[in-house]
Amino acid sequence: MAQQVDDARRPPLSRDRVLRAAVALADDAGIDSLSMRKLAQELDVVPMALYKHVANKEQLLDGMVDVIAGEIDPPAHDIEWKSAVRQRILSARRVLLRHPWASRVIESRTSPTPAVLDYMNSIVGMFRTGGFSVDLTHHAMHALGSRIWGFSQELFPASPSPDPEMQAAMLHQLAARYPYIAEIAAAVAHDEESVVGSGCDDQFEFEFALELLLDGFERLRQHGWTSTNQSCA
Amino acid sequence: MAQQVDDARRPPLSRDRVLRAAVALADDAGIDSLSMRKLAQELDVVPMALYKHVANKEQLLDGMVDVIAGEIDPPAHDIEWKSAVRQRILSARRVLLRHPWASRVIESRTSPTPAVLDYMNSIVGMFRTGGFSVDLTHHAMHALGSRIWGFSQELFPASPSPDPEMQAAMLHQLAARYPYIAEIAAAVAHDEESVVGSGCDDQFEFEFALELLLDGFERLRQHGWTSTNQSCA
DNA sequence: ACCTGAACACCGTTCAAGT
DNA sequence: ACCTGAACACCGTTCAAGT
Repeated sequence: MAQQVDDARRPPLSRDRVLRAAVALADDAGIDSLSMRKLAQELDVVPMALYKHVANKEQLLDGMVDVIAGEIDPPAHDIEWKSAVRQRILSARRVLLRHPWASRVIESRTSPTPAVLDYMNSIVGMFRTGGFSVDLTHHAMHALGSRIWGFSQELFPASPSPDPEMQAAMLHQLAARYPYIAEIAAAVAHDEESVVGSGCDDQFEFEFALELLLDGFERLRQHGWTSTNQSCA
Repeated sequence: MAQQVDDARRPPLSRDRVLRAAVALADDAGIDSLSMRKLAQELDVVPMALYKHVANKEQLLDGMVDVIAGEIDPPAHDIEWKSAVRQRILSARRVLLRHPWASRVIESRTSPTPAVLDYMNSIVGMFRTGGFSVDLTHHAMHALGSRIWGFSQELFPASPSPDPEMQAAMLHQLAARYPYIAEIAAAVAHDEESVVGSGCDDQFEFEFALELLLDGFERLRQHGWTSTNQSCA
């Protein structure tokens, strides 16, 4: 009966409302806090009510990825393939930076949803109209992998550097066992003194690898590369 | 008292035995079936007994990655950097194919463990002794990303193709909305008719991208590339 | 001092009972 | 026919009671 009062003043539940609430919850509280029960609570609804609009949690996550994919800028026309691909992927990256949980969820999907296919189809199209063979396009897409979505697997993200003293001490200890890693860590630490603000580096690394791959694709295209002259067994 | 009889005929629990049992359980039953409770049961022990050797589940997973990292072939000496890196990474890939759960677990780690650092240190060392600057080595490692561990993010793994009829029907439906994707799917389906067995393709894609990146690194090294001439803000 | 059973605070999802 | 509360079968981990 109190339920009826609530019903009156809240919009009826719909798949779209469920998905948007899920995205908002993941944005605010993190993906680990996204449970069917908490989402239901957020929507002022009994948990089982969600199952009317979403078959199970997996399908909820599928839907969330679809929402995210819809936020990527539409493809640009009348520019050469490399700019078009780069622009689109960097747009995807901006979307993912707004939704930090999305990369992990995308990774865990097992089958693509419509908006995902739309996005991938448009990128494949850019290669094809740019003069790439079906074959080379196929391998290029695989080589890009998750980079298509604007993220690369950042393994063991840079430790949040504590005070400089601590940092120097750790570096010294590191150098004893892992001299080569320490060498890089030292160079990075030095760079950070001159460059203000973080987050810039990740972007640089992303674009570095992206450009390396795009340049590689272009070179193969120019040389008329095909996979048929490669052995496979 | 029955407990004492068990104690007599089973080796005492140790961190190493816990980790090996966890790896075996993940290999056999999948990572989703690996719970502290099931692992304890497998070891014929009460769940809380595990917490003597491992602080929590995260540390258990860290330890499992360490075990895996130890299975990678030791680095080769006296060969040029590219062969050395390629050989080591392809060895890591063979390890990961033996432990299909490992890539997902590696991705989820937030801080590296000793065996992980050893492995990364040795690869960094290969670049450095191969004539790469600290700077370029750093960016190359980032560009490789999870490829260092022998896997690439395979988004939406190839659907297990049902009977050929079904396949043709799906392809036709796909072509209507996603023509470019359908074009690739058709080419791949055609290839699979001639090439027997699957799994070969994934290996090909992996090596294709790896070689593209290694070639790209070499080119930058030869041209004396540095990041200082790049803008970053 | 050590070990461990019961308990806590959660999950996703099923299902039967209520309207 | 629809909706939903209680229940089921799990989690990882805490903690106090027992030896």
